Order: sequence, then C-alpha cells, then structure tokens
Amino acid sequence: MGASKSEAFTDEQNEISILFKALGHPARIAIIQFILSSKSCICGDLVDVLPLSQATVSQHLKELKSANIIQGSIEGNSICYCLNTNTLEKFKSIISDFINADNCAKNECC
Amino acid sequence: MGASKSEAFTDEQNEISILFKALGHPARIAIIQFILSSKSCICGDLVDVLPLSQATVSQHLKELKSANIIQGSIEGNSICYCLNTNTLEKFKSIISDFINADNCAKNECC
DNA sequence: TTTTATTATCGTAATATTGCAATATACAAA
DNA sequence: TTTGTATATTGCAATATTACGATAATAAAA
Repeated sequence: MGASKSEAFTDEQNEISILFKALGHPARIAIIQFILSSKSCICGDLVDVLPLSQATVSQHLKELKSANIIQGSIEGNSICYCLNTNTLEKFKSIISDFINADNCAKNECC
Repeated sequence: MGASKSEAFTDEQNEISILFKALGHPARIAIIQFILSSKSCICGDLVDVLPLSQATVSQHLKELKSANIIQGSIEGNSICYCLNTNTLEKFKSIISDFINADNCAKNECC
C-alpha cells in the first residue's frame, strides 16, 4: 500500500484536495508570487529567478497548469503564464465555506 | 535527488506551502468537512466514517494538527478536534492577496 | 488492580513526488 | 534550410507520502 485511496472519497473531496496539493510546494508558491509581482510573466525569467533547473521549473509549471491555477498562451517562442482568476475565486469560496460553517465556538469544545 | 529544496526558498514560501500541502489530501478534506458538519467532533466517529484504518486517520489528524489547521483537547479517553479559525483566516488572507495582486488583466497577456 | 475503550506510535511495504541531465520539440531569424 | 533560443518531455535516482497491522499509551470503569 501507499497509494492515496482517492477512489474512496467523493469527487468534491478529491477536487478540492488536488487544488490545495498544487500549491503545496514552495517552488509553486514562488512561481505564483513571481507572476504576481512581475509586469510580464514569461517562463524564461522564472528559470533565472528560481533555484531550480529549467526542467524542474517546467514541471512545476505543468502541475500548476493542470490544476488550472495558471494558464499560458504562446508568445513567439516563449510562453506567457498568468493566474487563473476563476480558480483563485474557487479557493476563496472553499475557505469561506470552511470559515462560515465553523462550529467550534458554539460547541465550546476547544 | 528528490527531496524538496525547501532551504532554497523563503520562510514565507515554505510556510504557505506547508499550509496548502496539509489540505492536499482527500482524507484531510473529508476530516475538515466532517468536523464542520458534526455537532461534536470526536475522532472515534471519524474512524467509522472514513474508509481508512484507525492508524491512518490518526496520522492524518496529526498532520492537520501540526499545520495548525485543527486543534484538539483531551476529553476523557477521546480527543475533541476543532478547526483553528486563525489558520483558516490566514488561508483566506493569502488567497485574497493573490487575487488582489492579480495583474493578468492589466497586462493583457492571457 | 484489571479490564475495556480509545487514540498514538512504530515498523514496513507500496506508491508518489522531486529534481536534474539529456533530449526532443517549437518557432523565429538569418 | 540551418542556426539560435526557448519550453517540454523522458528517464532515472533519491526522498517523501500513504496506508495499515501490531503494539504502546492513556484514562475511565468494573
């Protein structure tokens, strides 16, 4: 054993966890921060800025892309990556649901 | 190689990614949802509800606890787990920062 | 104290993730 | 077409995560 038993959970639980997992690595947080802070958002810059090889950066970008957290469009012989606002809003809504449904205070159990 | 190069990133990047990573598993999302939906929040119920062994559930609870997403207090010979509202608010603030700083529209690059 | 009930930890096997060199691919310019 | 530049993919080694049975630890009840 060792594989995540994803088939034993609901689609919603899997989808939410995939979103969070995609941001569960410091390199991918650094990528998000760099995209936010830079005026352009071309991958070449990332390779210069991050302490990782070009192959590894490309792999992290792929993971962010497959979770729909970033999206890219071709620009000449480089790729422009930007954040996907819809996915960020989904994060916000998931967290808000958690906060709104929080029942700790009314149970006085912690 | 294969270890995450966490020493190569900032403390903030590591801290944020640890938070997200903790929610990056369907079982841990299921635990959060169950705590939110139940009137009490005792671990014993979780073992009955989740498709995982007691040992595995305990391990997931430990991870959520070490990320400060849940907190527990002893209640007889069981433990009462509740969400940590401060950490949830931290999530919300991180996501809000991402959304507020989003520069995609003004760059018109995607 | 002994028993019962509940959660935590240990040890181990299986799978997943991370990172990078090497290579492939794509496109623009000469 | 060839060359230069940039990103993606492949293959592999090292580390991390996941899961669970067995066992330990803790505390209430008998």
